Amino acid sequence: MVTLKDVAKLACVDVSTVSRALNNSAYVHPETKARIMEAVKELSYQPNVLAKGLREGKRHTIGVVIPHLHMTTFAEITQGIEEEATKAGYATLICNTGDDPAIEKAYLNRLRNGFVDGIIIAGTGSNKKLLRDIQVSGLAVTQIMRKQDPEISSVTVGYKTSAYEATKYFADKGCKQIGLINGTMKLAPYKERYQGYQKALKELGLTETTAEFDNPVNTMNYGYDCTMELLRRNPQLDAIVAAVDTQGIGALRALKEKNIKVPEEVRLISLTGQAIGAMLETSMTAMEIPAKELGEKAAVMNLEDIGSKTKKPSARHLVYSSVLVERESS
Amino acid sequence: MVTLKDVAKLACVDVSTVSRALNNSAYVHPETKARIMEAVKELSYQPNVLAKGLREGKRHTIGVVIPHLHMTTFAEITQGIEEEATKAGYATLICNTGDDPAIEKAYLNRLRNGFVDGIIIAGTGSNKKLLRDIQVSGLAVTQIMRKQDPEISSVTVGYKTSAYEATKYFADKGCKQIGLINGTMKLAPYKERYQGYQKALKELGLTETTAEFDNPVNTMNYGYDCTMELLRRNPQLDAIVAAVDTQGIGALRALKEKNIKVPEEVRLISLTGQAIGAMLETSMTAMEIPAKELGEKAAVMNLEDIGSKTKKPSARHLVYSSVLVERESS
DNA sequence: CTGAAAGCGCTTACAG
DNA sequence: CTGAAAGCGCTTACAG
Repeated sequence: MVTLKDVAKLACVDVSTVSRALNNSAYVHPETKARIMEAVKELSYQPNVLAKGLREGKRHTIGVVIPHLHMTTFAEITQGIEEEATKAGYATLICNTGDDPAIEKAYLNRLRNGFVDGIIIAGTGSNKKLLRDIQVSGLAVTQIMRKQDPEISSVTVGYKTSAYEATKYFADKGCKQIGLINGTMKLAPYKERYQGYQKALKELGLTETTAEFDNPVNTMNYGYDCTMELLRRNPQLDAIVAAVDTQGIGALRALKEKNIKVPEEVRLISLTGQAIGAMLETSMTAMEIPAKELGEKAAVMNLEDIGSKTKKPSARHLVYSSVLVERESS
Repeated sequence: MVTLKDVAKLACVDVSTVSRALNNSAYVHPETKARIMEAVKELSYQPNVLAKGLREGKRHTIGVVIPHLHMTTFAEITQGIEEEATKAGYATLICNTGDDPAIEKAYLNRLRNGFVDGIIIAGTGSNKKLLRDIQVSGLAVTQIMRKQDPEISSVTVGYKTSAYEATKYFADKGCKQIGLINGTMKLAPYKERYQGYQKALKELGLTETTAEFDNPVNTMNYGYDCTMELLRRNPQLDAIVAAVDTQGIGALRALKEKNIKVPEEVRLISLTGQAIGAMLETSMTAMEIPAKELGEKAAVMNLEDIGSKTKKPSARHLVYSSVLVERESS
């Protein structure tokens, strides 16, 4: 491995001068600098990020703690985070928790030790104290998609509004029996969606039909099972609001197996629309969210906090709104 | 930040003794050890991975270089990698290249500098020399899904066989005009699939209909566009072999828009089946691959190479076979 | 403008 | 069984 020392030797200067030249941290005589740069090129020297990190107390790495990567909006969010992080010279460390508090705890404990400078998390909500400790200890923490703790900055979507609007939208179409496929109320987004749904129903004078099982919530099978449950609870069902796209895909499958026509007999909307909605056989109406942008913004906020001097920057909360995109399913 | 020094002071021993106790690297008197452990607990000390890494010349991190995370098999593969890596105490660094050789190059250059101990890559094939250099320099390199370089270990799928079998399968069903949605031949998997398809057609005495555009290849839109192209080139088409699931989803959409019944008029199969196939409205027949397991195996191989003394371990190539799962689309 | 020294937090021969 | 010292590769006051 080529080190600063090798470069210094070849350029006949001290390592400190090489360091200064490379970091532009102080004036170095142009001729000296040129000689150093030549040596760097000749040896194809690359600074050791570890040593640099140790010395500077920085890792140039952001940890991303999410429930699940495959077939969820988190894959797209993660790409957004990675893009921004890379721009700033930061690497992205991935941690899939499967929404298991114990796994999440283990990851957080690992991350806090000099593994990363900041953490972006879509958490289970079961490690609030640990997360606050981490923030207090000086790491930048940003919540994404799930605002479980108001004391910690977040980038989320207006879930309540989106569920409210979706329900109203169906009522406008004449639906009277509107069902909701939701997730565990322990997670803020699901709770808020439920509130929006309920608020709309109340205003409309309609009664609720909901289905919600245990984790994992972000899956097609979950949507399938919940749809079957909704139909059992309310055979008159004429509309389904699904929290996420994957649930919606499962719902379409379940409805097809039951020989129920979409949208003629049952209308369907997803509250977390992504690209796939447009490409389904029955394309899916959705409240679309800019997932990648959410990731980018979260990264930017996190990087800001990493850069700031104050130990615990005041929490900022960014809420995106979703946009109705009508397709065949409604 | 709590350091070894703090623990040593509290336990009234030297830092070296604390280090030995914590790493079980030498005998430490049980009483001393107990005292140390108590101090560790009291201060909730956590070793600094950076310093440890610098000293040991290890990062305990694996870099994962893939084209795209969202809606591809790589999300699942990445989860498999992460799981195995975590078991071994390794973290996982994500790099999305978008199959752009320049971005890939930039990432590889960053990774080689002490950023990681090993790299698992689904590469573009355009940075072969760099990748070999990296391997020679002592990093463990493992190819996943795409075996672009026979000198570097790989975990892949028998793409040729899978395309061959899929084509034969359709012929057995009486299809005569079997089309292929493929990707760029620069990528090994697409090339091999084409070879398998051709071989089968030759044996069957059938003629080919293929569609293939430029990148990005792993998308639904790509499948949609290719299907339209196939239908234009061959209106008699009675079967479509799609390289990956997302292409298949796009194909189903295109066929629906053209009012072509699946499987009555055109049959469809995906060569890289994952969970979503079962949940589509017209569930998709596929040659299923154990994506997560591929990721796990690649991680295990990479970790083995990281652990081995030899600088450049001899290349091993693991080839998974895919399994036909019949569903409604065929 | 540049060198010499100290130090980031750890591990590992080397003594004893 | 344990301490003291050296060193991983870097950066940054401190002199001059």
